[in-house]
Amino acid sequence: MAQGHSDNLLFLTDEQLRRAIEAMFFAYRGFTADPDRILAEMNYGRAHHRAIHFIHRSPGTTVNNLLAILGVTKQSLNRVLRTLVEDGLVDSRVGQRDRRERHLYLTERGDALERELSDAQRARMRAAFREAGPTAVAGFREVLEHMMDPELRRHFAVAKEGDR
Amino acid sequence: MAQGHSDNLLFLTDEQLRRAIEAMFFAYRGFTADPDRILAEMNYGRAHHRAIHFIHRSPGTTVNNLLAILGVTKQSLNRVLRTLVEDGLVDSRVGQRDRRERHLYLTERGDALERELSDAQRARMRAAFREAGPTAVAGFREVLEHMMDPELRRHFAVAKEGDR
DNA sequence: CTTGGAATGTCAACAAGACTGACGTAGTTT
DNA sequence: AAACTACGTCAGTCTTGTTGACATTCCAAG
Repeated sequence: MAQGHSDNLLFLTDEQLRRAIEAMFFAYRGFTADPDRILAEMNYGRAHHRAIHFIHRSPGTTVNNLLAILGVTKQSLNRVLRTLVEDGLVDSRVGQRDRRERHLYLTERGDALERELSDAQRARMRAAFREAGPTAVAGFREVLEHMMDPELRRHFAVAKEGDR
Repeated sequence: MAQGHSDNLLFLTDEQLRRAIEAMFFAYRGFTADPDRILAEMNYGRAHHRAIHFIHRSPGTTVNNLLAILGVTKQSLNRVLRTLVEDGLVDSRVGQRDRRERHLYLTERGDALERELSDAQRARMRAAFREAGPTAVAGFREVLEHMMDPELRRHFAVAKEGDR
C-alpha cells in the first residue's frame, strides 16, 4: 500500500535482494552450526535433530504427521526414527484408537538431547535478538512467515495460537 | 497470553525462541524451493546454485576464495565445478600471476542460468518483503546479520559496501 | 641453483541422507 | 469380503559432504 515512496523503489532493487539472499544463506549456516557440532559428536545429523525437535513440540505425534511437517519420504524418515528408537531416545507406541498408527514420544534421554540442542540454538538466536532489538525481531518474524510456502504458513499460524 | 508487551523479558522466552527457530526452518525451505525445482530439472543441486551465485557475484574469483565462502572442502567444491565447466556454464582460467590458481567466470549460458535461478528466488523474496513492509525488512536483515558467524559477518559487511 | 615445503587443485573412495519403486502386514472402512 | 490406510522394509540411485593420496606450481632457505 505504501507504494510510491522512493524508499520502496530503492529497497526492492535486485542488488538489495541479492544481499538479502546471501544474508539468508549465511545466517542459516550460523543457525545450524551449533547443533551440528553437538550432533556430529554422536554420529547424528540434522535429520535427527529435526525429528527430535518436532516430536518434542508435539509429543504423541504420528509418523504421518511428522512426514507432512518435515516434507521427506517415509523411507528417509524411517531410517532416522529407527536409529533414534534403537538408541533409546524415542519411544514408538502403537495407537490405541487406531492401532496402525505409531505415536512418538521422547524418552528421558531423548528429552535431554533435545534440551542440549535447542539450548545451543536458542543461545545464538537470543543473542542475535538482543543485539538487534525488539522492533527488528518483529520484522524478522514477519518476513520469515511471508517467505514460507502458503500451506506451511497456515500450519505455522496454527502452532502460534498455542500448543492446543 | 498477553501480546503487545515488547519488554525484553517476555520477548525472549524460550517459547518465543522456539517459534522463531521453526519459522527459520520453514522459511529457509521456502527460500530454496523455487531454485530447487529449476535445478532438479537439469540434474543439478543446491551446491551448483551456490557456486554459480558466488561466481556471478565475484567474477574471476579463485577456487580458494570460493572455498572460504562456501565452507566446504575443496574436493566437494571441485566435483561441482567440474560438472559446471564440462557443461559449459563456467570458465576456469589459469592465473597469470600465480599459475596454481584458477580464476572462475560464468559463460553466457552460466549467466543465463544464474539469472533464471535468482529471478525465481528474488521473486519470492520480493513478495515477502512487499507484504511485510520496509520496517520489517530492515529488522529482518538486522537479525540475520547478527545470526551469522562473526567472521562471515565481517565478510558480509565488506560486500555491503559495494562490489569494488 | 637446488631442494624442500607450502599452496592450489584433481582423482578416488566412502558415508549421510535425500529420492523412487515395489512389496508386506496389520488394521480400518465401506 | 474388498478396498483403503498407516507403517515398515528392501533395493537402488543421486547429491553432496567427508578423507586420503597425489600432481603441479611457487617461493624461500641453504
